[in-house]
Amino acid sequence: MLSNACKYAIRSILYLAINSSEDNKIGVKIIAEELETPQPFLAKLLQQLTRDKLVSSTKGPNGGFYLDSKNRKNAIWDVIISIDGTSKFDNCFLGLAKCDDRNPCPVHFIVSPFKDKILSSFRDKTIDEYVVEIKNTNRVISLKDLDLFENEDS
Amino acid sequence: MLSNACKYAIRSILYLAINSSEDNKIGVKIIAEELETPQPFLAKLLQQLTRDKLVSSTKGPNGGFYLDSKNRKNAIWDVIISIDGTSKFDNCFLGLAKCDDRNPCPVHFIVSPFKDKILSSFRDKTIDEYVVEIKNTNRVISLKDLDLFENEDS
DNA sequence: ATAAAAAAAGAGATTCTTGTCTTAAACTCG
DNA sequence: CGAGTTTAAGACAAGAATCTCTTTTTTTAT
Repeated sequence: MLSNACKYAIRSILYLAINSSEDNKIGVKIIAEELETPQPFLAKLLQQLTRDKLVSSTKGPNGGFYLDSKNRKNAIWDVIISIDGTSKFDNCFLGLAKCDDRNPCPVHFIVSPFKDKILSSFRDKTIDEYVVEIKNTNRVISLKDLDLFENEDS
Repeated sequence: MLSNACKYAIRSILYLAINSSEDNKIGVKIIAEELETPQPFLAKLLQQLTRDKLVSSTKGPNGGFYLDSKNRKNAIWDVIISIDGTSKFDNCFLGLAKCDDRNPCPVHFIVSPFKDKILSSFRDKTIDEYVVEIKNTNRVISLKDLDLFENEDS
C-alpha cells in the first residue's frame, strides 16, 4: 500500500511531532537511528517534506529538523501526498480499472470500509490531534518504544 | 499490498475458473486480452502457476490453460504464495519491525481486522467456492463484465 | 573572519518489478 | 511424417524504488 519511503516519512513526522520543537531541533542522524532507517535516504525524504512545508529545518550547528506550530496543523495525509501520491488509495485491490460499489471486484466490500477508516485516520486529524491520540492510546512509532513484555501483569 | 504480477495472477485464476474446462482450454492471448494485461508478462505468470500446479496446461493446437478439478480445490491464497509470498500480509502497515496487539502502531487496530477479513476471504475458501460466491453476489473480475449503468432502475 | 556543523542538492549505484524477445519443446491434425 | 500452434524457458531490457556518495550552501560559535 505505502512505499517504504512513505512509511519512513510518516514515522519521521510523528517522531518529530513528539520529540522536536523550535528549541530542540533534531538532526537526520538521530532520527535515522531512532527509526532504524537508512540515513541518507531519510535525509532525501526530509528534504522533500521541507520543500513541501511539512517539516521545518535550519542548517548549521544546533540545526536540524523540527515541526513548528503551522506544520502541526497538517495531516498525515499531506505526507502521503508529498511522498507517494494518492493513487494507491484510489486503485482497486485487484487492479481493476473500474471497480466501485456498482461494479465491485470480489473483495471490494472488504477493502472499501478499510480504506474509509484509514483515510479518516490520516486525513481528518491534524498531526497535533494525531499525536494526542497516539499518546492517549499508548501507540508505538519507533522500535525504541517497545515495552518488550516487561509489564506482564498490567 | 499485492504486486501487479499477483493481481494479474489472481484475476487469471478466477477467469479460468469461470471460463475454462478440460474441454475448453484458453490461450494466453485470449486471457491477456480479456483481462487487459501485458501478454508476455502474463505468460510468465501462468508458467509459474503451472509449475506450482495451480493451473493446468497443454501445448499444441487446441492447447492452452485451464483448471482441472484438483486445481479448483486450491485457494486464492495459494496463488499469492506462489507469486508474491506472504510477507506483505505479515508486515506492519507503517513498516515497524515489531508491531502487534501489545505494541501496536498508530493504525494497527484499523489494519488488523482488515487483514483478518481479506485473509479469510482468500485462504478459507477453495477456488470453486470462491467462484460460487462471485456468481451469487454478481462480482466483476474482468473489464468486459461491466454493466456500465445500463440497468439504472434496478 | 574562520572553522565546524548541519541541511540541500545532485549525481550515481543497486536492486526489484515489470515487461519483452527469442528459441526450444510438445502437441495436434491433416 | 510434417506443418502449424501453443506452452516453456531463459536471456534480456526498461523503469521505478531504494539507497549512497560527494559537493555546496547556510548557520553558529569561537
